[in-house]
Amino acid sequence: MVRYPSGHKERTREQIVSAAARAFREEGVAGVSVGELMGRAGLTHGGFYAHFRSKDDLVAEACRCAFEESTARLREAARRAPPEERLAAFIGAYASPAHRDDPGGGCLMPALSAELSRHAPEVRAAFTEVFREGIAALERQLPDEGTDRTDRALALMSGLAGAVMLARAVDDPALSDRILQASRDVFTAAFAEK
Amino acid sequence: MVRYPSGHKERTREQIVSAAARAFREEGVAGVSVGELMGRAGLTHGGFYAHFRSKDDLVAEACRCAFEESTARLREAARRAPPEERLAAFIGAYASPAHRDDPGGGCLMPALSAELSRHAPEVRAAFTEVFREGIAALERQLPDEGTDRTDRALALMSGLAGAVMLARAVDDPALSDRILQASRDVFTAAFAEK
DNA sequence: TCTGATGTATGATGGTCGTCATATTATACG
DNA sequence: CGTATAATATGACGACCATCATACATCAGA
Repeated sequence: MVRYPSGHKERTREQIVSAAARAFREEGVAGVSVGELMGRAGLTHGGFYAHFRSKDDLVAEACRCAFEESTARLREAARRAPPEERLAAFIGAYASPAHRDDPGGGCLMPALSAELSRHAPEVRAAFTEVFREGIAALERQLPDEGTDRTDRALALMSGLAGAVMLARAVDDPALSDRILQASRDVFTAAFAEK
Repeated sequence: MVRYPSGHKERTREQIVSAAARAFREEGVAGVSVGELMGRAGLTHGGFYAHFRSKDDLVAEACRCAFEESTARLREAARRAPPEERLAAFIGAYASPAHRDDPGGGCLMPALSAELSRHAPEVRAAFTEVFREGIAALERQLPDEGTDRTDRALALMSGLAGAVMLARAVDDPALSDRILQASRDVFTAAFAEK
């Protein structure tokens, strides 16, 4: 029955999703066409609809993929630090020039969430899903304290995503660096030193 | 020399900019065509290039307009509070459901900065200009304290912009409200109570 | 009222987009 | 080696886009 090596199509699909996850974060969803996407995956535009029902269908899938990829990277950075300093290491890696300069491999929130808020329900549902997952993971790193941990995770995530987004938007490298440095300092002091 | 009532063209131009400032924040720059923009201002698409050199030219202008409009609104909210509570009032108005639900009349940072980071230098320069202005205004509201005031303003701005952006992106109204509430609480405690 | 300049509309151009119907290749089995 | 089928490519459709050349309408001054 299986004329092609089993999983050929599945692997191709994953390549498209992976290419899309990077391209969307780099150029925005509206900034990348289906044809360009298929080209990045080494294919032509026509076969796209054998893999996805629509572009939005791919966007939802790419959200999940982008989250997994970037989370793995940030988790790795945190793991290299001793347990007491893991949260500070995460903050340092997130609000870093390296993260700012690599939107294609970074967190999807500063890159795409503004655009995703105007997308189809299906896409927003996928984003919400990975957002919850990210908050839950961040929560586990926060120290026990008086105020609610979920609340602190939500505020910290907002601060970090905003910092990277604004650091990417401004034109002046010195100002951009300062946004990141100020956010690292202030949020580390506020959330990681208790 | 002046055959039309003086300032006719100028007033039309301002109407286009004002309509664009709102439309861009609502639908994204890529989400609104020149034709639709002119329609919103009560004109047809053709005359556009008598007013602007390009769409990007309008985007830069719309950034400035959006900043002025939204700043005036937020400043008004802060002014209604006694001097000691003005910063808390600003934070409360910024990270509010009302602001989240009115992107067209709100701050351009959560709505557009991610997209603007991928735009022409001219546009990013305009954004950087108004960003600096906003930081300077916020700085003046911050209490004197040990750590640098500019740093605190940059971090607070990041946190607020990120909170509104994420609150707009998630699908679940309860989660969205909680992002805002958590950010209000945490950032007010961290920045306004010293 | 006529005129000439000024502001706006009409219409077209070349390009790109998402989507789909159909043709073509590449593979595994008989 | 031939054949049926799975995976991809070709090509086209209608819609929309930014931009521009040109035609029209409007109004101040004579």
